[in-house]
Amino acid sequence: MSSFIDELNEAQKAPVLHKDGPLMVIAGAGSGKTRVLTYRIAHLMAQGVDSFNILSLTFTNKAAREMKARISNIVGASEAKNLWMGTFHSVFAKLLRIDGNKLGYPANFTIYDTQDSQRLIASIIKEMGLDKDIYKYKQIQNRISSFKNSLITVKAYRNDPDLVEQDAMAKKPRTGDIYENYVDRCFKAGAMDFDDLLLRTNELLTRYPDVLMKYQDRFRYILVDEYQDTNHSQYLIVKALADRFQNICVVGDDAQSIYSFRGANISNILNFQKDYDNVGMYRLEQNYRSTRNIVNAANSVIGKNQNQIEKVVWTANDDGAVIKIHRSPTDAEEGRFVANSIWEHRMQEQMGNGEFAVLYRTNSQSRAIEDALRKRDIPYRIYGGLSFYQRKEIKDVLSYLRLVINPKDEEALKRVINFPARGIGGTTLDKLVVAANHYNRSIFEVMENIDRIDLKINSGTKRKLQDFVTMIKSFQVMNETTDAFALSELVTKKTGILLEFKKDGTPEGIGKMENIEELLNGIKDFVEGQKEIDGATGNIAEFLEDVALATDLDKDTGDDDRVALMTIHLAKGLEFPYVYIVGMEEDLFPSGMSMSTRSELEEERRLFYVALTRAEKQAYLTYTQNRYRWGKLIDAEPSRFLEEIDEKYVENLTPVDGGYRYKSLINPDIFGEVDKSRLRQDKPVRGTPPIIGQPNSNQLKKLRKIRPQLAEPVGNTHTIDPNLVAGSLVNHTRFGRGKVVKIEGAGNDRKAEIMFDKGDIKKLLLRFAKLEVIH
DNA sequence: GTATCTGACATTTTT
DNA sequence: TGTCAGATAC
Repeated sequence: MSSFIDELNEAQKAPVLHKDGPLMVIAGAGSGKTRVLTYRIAHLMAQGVDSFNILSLTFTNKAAREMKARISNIVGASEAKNLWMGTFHSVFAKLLRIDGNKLGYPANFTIYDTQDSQRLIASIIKEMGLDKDIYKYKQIQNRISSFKNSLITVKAYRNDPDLVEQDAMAKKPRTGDIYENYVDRCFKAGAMDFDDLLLRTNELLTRYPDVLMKYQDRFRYILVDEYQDTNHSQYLIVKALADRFQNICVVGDDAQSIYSFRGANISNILNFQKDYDNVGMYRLEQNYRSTRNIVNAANSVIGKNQNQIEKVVWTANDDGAVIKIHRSPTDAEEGRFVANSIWEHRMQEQMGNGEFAVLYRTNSQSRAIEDALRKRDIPYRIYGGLSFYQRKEIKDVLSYLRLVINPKDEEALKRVINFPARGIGGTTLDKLVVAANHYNRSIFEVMENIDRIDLKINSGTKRKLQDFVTMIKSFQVMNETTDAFALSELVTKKTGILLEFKKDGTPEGIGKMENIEELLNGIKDFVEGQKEIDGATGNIAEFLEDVALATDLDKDTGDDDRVALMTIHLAKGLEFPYVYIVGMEEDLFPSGMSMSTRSELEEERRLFYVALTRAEKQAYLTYTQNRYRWGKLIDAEPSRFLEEIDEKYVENLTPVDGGYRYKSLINPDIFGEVDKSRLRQDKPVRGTPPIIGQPNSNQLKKLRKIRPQLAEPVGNTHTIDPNLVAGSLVNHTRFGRGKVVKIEGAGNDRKAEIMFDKGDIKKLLLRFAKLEVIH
């Protein structure tokens, strides 16, 4: 029974065995916190706690599924059946489907994604006759979202002179009105946005003490993962639910707090001890994931932050390889370096594609990497970005399905009422929206009663509207008796969507048709999967909920062996033997949007810390001299973070004298693959790539200022001293004196492994290394 | 009401 | 560079 406990080290055991009362686990990167959470739940159950009384909030639904599977293995599937596990959003969406009716929401409420919210806000701004150049819908959506995450309702907003003043100063005095309209319209559409799932839960628990009691009594043990990334709304929910029994276990790492932009409040974790009495404090500091070089390098970086809980992450693992830094002329070449390097590791070490990850700061960087991997025939998978479910054709199909479940869903209706074209244009829709607002009803209800309202719509159009209503209603009838797959198949045929793309005939049209087929396949898989879950029916409502809240990571458990491409944010909690962190450049990482204050910069640094600590065996950091951004080739400067790593733990594959700051004067592309056609040009022409390997005019200017003697380009290579052999004593301009351990490679690839007197062992390419043999 | 064109905007990260 | 909403023409 207790055998699984023995798999833990002493530090891990303590929080697992801590039974009642509040506890906090500060868990350094790679210290096995998922294990602790999993075993703690298993242990609670082994001690007789009913799984029905345990709530576990995780960062992704995938993590929840995996933990549940592990727990099932330990204590038995039937025992673990009643565990409530998932992300905040999915758990409380489920709760709101049960009790949201008290707030006036139907059980089948729609979940609006960000795009739906933005579209609705855009149309509200238009309806209100406001200037769209001042009231930018994305900005407004962002602001409303942050209000909601701080539990600032419309009323609270209006009562807060500071907030009102802020918007007035920003020349957006009508922000409050937009907010009010937005909330109103969502409610009328029977829809909640992502933030509502938390806000309404708070509202429910505050306004209905009996509901609060019910869930307090049910969730006697609460566990929260990634507590450092909870926002105020989430914090209050947890606090309310845990208030009665105080059996709350939070796990987190302040050094990995990277979501402040969506309201995450690092003080939640810093203040936990103030919020509860007799808090059990535990620290997990031993890293099991990464080599010592990686752990130490990451420590040296995070040490630059001022705000942090004191802890020492250490490892008993081997030193491993040093972190490698590589510079490329452009982002395309950066991609090529990554692809080549993956290819080489794969060959030399018999690694699978799944052991590699490429991490970047912004989604737009994935393109160059993709291109390079594709050329090398390396299979990859992109996570995040424009997800499958956000593609136009997919959202259109989903919108029909959403309408079947909730015909009041305004955004879904607006998307598909005239797609495929059926003669219901903008003018008609405008009239319907006006009428809906006037009668305080949904658009669909107005359409149902179109005969009884005088809207100055001609009879032909009325007929079309009624046909549409009839069609949706027929789907609803079907839905009573069929599963999600059968219904979806019917919908794609009857609405003419499939036909629309088929007759289109263009490659894009065919692609879209294939995507819809993929969606149908996905739905089929989903239905099969649901059949194995107790109480699930596999109907379309379940599918839509799954889709609305699924992370990209949640989808199909990476069955095949592919290189993973994702943002660093998405990579949190994951690990890979080989990690490439690309785009290590100022303005990109750290992001140009987050360099103005120290706290912003510290968050970027934590992000870098997260990125580095994903690597188990080897990390590569790459940067470029020029990068395509906004369709233009721009100068790039190496990221300050490169210099923040203690140089003991790095090796520069493309060394430059004097650090990373100054651009190379020699051809940096030691891995070959130079685009020769570009080398021919004499000087950079506007709009064309600069000469590879030589500083462009801006860089030259900079160099002249700083180091005049380097202003003129020098030759690519220099002759290698024939006396340089294994055993020679050498002097290096930067690293000082050392002894050659061995020589390897031939020609341009000839390298020397040198043990320097300072204690470092470095491998240097002889054609670049400025070495002097000491006789 | 529909099809095509044009100019603005975008790239910080996500449930 | 690519997408999208709004304007214009049919």
